[in-house]
Amino acid sequence: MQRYRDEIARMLAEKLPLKKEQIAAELETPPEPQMGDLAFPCFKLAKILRKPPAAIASELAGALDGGDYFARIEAKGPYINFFCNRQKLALWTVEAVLKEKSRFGCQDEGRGETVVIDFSAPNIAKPFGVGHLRSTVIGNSLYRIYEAMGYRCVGINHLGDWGTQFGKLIVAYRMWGDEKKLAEEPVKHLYDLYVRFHREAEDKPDLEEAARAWFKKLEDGDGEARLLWQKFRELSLAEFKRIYSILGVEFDSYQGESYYNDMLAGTIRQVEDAGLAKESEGALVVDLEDEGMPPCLLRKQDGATLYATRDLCAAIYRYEKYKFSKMLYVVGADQALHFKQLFAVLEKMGFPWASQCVHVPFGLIRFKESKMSTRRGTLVFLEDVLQRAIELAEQTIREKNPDLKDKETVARQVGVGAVMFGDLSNDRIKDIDFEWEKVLDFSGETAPYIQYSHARICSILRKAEDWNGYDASLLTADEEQAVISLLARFPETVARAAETYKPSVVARYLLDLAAEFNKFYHRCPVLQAPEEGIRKARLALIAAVRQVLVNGLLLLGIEAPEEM
RNA sequence: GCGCCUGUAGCUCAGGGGAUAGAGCAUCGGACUUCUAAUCCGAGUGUCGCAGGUUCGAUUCCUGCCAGGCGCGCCA
Repeated sequence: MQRYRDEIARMLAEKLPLKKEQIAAELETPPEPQMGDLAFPCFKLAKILRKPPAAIASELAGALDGGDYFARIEAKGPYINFFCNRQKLALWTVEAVLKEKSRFGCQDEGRGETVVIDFSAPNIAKPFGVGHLRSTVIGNSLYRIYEAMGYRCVGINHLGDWGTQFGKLIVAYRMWGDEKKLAEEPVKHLYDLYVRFHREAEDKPDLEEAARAWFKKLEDGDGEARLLWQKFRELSLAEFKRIYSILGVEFDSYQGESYYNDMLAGTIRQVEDAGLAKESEGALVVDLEDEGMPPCLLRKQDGATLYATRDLCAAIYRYEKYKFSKMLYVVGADQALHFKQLFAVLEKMGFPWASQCVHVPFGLIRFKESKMSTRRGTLVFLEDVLQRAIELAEQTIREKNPDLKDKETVARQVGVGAVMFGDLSNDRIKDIDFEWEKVLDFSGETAPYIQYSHARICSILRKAEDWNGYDASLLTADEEQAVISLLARFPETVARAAETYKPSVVARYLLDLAAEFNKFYHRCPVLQAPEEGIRKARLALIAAVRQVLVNGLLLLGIEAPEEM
């Protein structure tokens, strides 16, 4: 649809004292298809031209020649409505999709540039809960969306493999740990220890003290601390990788917090050299009062470092290594202040790239009773959620398509897709209330709905004979045009998702496309089309829909089975 | 107390400053000898939290208030 916008901008720019960009920015989509494909509102011109908007609209509409692009250009009240030439729109769109295939929707905006995406970052020694799913699937999707925009992407899993929680774990493990349990179910056992630590620490405050001391020992390279830490880390990471493979998520780097240990002293020195460090109550801080923020703590009284120190160090290291033009932190909205502080410190240190760092926040997952808490042990395990979704998908397949081969694979694709889509389909900033019945609902606005539409198309295409020599310009019926118009809008949808860092833009688009396809499917026979030309053209159309559904799902990290 | 975010149908949510505010779920009623009924068609509800402001025009932008969530030095 972009070429149509450009064409309108070109035509109007000749008649108006406006730049093409200004005109293009004003263009909108009419609320009803009968009102055309694109519209230009004339309200603002009224002031410039000192004439009523409706008069301007009808004058301009009469003076414009639609050429190949537009069949009609009509004024309706204060709007100029543009009706695309249906034959040409169908022809250009369907051909573009079928020619570009998996590249349709891709753009070259980011050629030669790198985007670093920091996402997932689970804490070692804590189970992978549904809370971590959000960062993982949103980050994974942004990775794919930015790749489609032509950027080179670097996905970094900034593992929470350092910090005071290891002091707690070491204390707990030394008191109540069990080597056999650790070997059998490492994350489960570590989780139990973590929960028990917090329960007991409620009336034994010296436990917290011991934990801080053990973390300090760890930072100072104590042998026993180091050995336990390494064991916890390895075992946990192995489990995380298993979950990532179920989700189909990959990273270019697993350099977590611990990776920066040896560089932290240097980072602190850099901050000191910049004249930003300040002693406060025994700790080292960067004062941010002039920014209206609380100070950023870089070193505790006992000399141990903090999260902010390691994030600061990591940011500098990553810029040196990747020379990114953008770095995205896909981290919960509850850490917004932390990132504002981090970016402010980078700015004060004089790094010009500080403004290229972006916190991409998302809302929390909540439960009816309270916020999910690792410490209290009220975590819902992601693996349980995935498992139940897969089981339900398998059961549904047995009911609806008992002859399907490789049911396990399809059940996994559908079940996992449903869970991922649930996290991606709404604006990421909103909190999500976790409800089993919603997660396990495969009807309506869900991934299975989109996947099902895709599978239906595949089914028709399998039964179709050769449709070479199709003529897409025959696709002028309302139902066909509604689908085509959406196909034409896919590239700009991807661009908008990238701009706003919102995979939900793509997810919503796919729901619209699937819905429009289903309407078409129920009203227009493909294989039994009234004549051969129409049949071939409709086959080409649904092949194009199939392609865009696959491309879009891929941007969300969701697979599209050919049968289900 | 201060800061950030959210507030749209019974529920969950879409809505790129514009033309009569839309989906899904749930409820009720239809459509499978016809390309997979995980689908489609039909039926109904809205002080777009409240009050001002900017604008030709505000659900959308600004301010204040109310409600909920989150955050505010040695956790991450």
